Amino acid sequence: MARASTTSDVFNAVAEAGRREILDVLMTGEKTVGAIVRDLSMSQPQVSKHLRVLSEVGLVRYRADGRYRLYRAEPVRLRPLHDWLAKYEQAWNARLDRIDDILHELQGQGERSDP
Amino acid sequence: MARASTTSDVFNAVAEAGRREILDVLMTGEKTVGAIVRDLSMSQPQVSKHLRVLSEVGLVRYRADGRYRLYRAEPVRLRPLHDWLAKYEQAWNARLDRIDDILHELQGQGERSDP
DNA sequence: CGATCATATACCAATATCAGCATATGAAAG
DNA sequence: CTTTCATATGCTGATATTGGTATATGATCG
Repeated sequence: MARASTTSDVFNAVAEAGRREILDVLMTGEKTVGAIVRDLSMSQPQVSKHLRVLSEVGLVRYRADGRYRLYRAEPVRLRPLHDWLAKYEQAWNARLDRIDDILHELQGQGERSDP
Repeated sequence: MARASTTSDVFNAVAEAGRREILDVLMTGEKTVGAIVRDLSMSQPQVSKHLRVLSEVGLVRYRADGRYRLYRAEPVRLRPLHDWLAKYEQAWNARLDRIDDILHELQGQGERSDP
């Protein structure tokens, strides 16, 4: 037997650098397939195929707009990865770092509003 | 070309369920190869090969003890994954969830949640 | 309708991966 | 030194994956 199918497995879907790049690009908002092709340096079929894989594990969705397809990332679907990772974060230095992060976030919230 | 080599890439190393299970087992402490074989239901060569992959990306280390090899996890090497993921956590509901987590950790240290 | 643009899919060749089995290495015990 | 235990490695067959090229689908425009 070979490796478990990339489909239906977020871990495998994200294991490919190209697909991670696509997700990164989509974090700036909805993008056309052509826009992704231009942003990264990948062929159009390549991008379409990667989008298919990402779509099958729910990491991206699209809405049709005329002959365009606007893809967007669905970051919440990364949760399985996050959850698995959480066990290990705790093992290295999770507690201190997270409290530190939260403190920054809490006290940074009030400063946000004034320009 | 096929997929980028599993070696030298933490994302790919962790994409395999079997290797994740091995890491999970190793989180309980140092383990012998044979102990891992017994804990999971994998053949000894399989375990050895997975350990090799994990070792090549630094996710495990071992020390020799007689004819045994005691492997241990090196969770800090998961950091690239964590860092990449951090961008997305922020995008979904990081703020609320993490504050919630911290609150539970801070005030509920001896308690448990009632269903 | 026919032409054109945006995207998806089919097919291909090269290669990597996985699991299983057999075997090699290496240490320790008799 | 020979056997035995623990682990690693080599080889193989089946399959999956990737990127490329060509083509199909589908919508818009003239």
